Amino acid sequence: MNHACADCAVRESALCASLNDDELSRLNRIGRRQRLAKGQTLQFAGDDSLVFANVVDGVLKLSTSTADGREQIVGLLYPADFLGRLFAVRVDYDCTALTDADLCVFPRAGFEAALNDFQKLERDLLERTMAELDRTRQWMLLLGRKSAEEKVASFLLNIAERLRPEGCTGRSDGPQTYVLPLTRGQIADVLGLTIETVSRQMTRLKSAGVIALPSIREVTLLRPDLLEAMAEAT
Amino acid sequence: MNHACADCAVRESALCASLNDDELSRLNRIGRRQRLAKGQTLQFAGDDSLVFANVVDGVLKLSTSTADGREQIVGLLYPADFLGRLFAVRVDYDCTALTDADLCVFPRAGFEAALNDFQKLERDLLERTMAELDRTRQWMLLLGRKSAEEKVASFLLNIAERLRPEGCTGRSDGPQTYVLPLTRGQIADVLGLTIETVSRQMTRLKSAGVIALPSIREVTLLRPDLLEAMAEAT
DNA sequence: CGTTCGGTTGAAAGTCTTCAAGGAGGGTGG
DNA sequence: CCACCCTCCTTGAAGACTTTCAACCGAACG
Repeated sequence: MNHACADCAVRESALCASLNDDELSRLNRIGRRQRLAKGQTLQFAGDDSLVFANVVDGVLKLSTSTADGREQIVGLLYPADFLGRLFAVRVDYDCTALTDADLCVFPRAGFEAALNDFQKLERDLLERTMAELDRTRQWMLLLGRKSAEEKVASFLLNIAERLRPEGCTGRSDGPQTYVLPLTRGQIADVLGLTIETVSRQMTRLKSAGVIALPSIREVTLLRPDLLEAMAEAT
Repeated sequence: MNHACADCAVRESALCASLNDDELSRLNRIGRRQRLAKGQTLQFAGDDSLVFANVVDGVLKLSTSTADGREQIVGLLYPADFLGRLFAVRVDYDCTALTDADLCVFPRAGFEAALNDFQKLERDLLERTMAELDRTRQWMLLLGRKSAEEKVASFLLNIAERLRPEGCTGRSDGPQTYVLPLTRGQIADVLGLTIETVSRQMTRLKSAGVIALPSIREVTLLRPDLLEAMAEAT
């Protein structure tokens, strides 16, 4: 089922932003909206690579795991992000919705054809992939070299940045409150920690007055300056 | 100074493999060979993004570090790999030669022009970038979830894979010996460990008869099967 | 021949994990 | 409508693994 791109929430920011209206209408003919429920898995590691999509709304995770079940989240997809593994027969990681989500999905053949026809599309995809590679490498510094405190502080700042401005409440000159799309366990899987360590660090930050936790899924950044200092990034 | 692509060691495997002879000769006009000495840094994090190159010979590292000096290696570049950050004004990480290295360097303007003119080049670059993203994400599982033993075992298998078949000696049906392009400290920076832990794990593997260490820079995989089991990957 | 750099090894310390128990919130069914 | 259950979160105590600190070794190099 098609959908009017004109009132798409990510018309200006997703991959399709590189296309003009004519080109877009052709792409639109092959795209279809898909709604995912929270927790639903779109693809499993080892599946044939058939899914190519823009995230319209919601947050998804990309994850891999060891044979004995340890999991690592290796990517988070927010609205306007692109999902799909070209040039590979199979995908290497699971993709699961962390919240209810809307996707604009393209079949592989059609997407590849569009990529061939619209050089701007390919250029934009290359640009996004390189940006994602940069983000991923920055994340490696966190995984390999940061302490639990630094990891949690970094994570909170990072998620705030990605969720802003829609995903938060509070006056722009005051503390902002965010609804976390991840459980403590999922945060642990992002940071390479255990759920208990994440919980303890959050409690410490709260006790220190750096953050507030209005509810289990919400976090208020009371002192982002202190958080920055604790994150100790580059 | 130009160079004959015809006898380039990576003519068939680097980015330029996507070009025919005519196209290649045009690219060749703007490329120039650069030799790097071991330890030499090609670019620092924060530099303007001006370097675009194919690795012809040698091994380079990409690394970032925290303000207080902890370092994490976030990428290793082997012959035929591409180096360069398009679509960004500055680069986010250092690039340093781990061994003496040969590069085929292109100026930014010329490389971008070639990218515009030769769609195959852009396609190949997209393909390589996506493959690199996959490798990087797999590496995140190691950093976030694996034990020191698993990390070292994984690293040895990984480097053997990348160095084969040129970088090793030994009969193809027997144990193969590799010259490590990294010091213990650099291996530690790849794996998110300390130099002491790497050293201890290597000693343990040697004691267990899984590897041999003919010299400080060489490693022989006596029991790759055991190494695989210890790496415990996906 | 001394210095330096990289590597190894030991002992102590620290951080994070593991194991365990309890609590809060939300949905379901009696 | 309330009890129950399930999931997710928190907290404590003990333990394990990796790091830190320190000393020593060996090869390369001036």
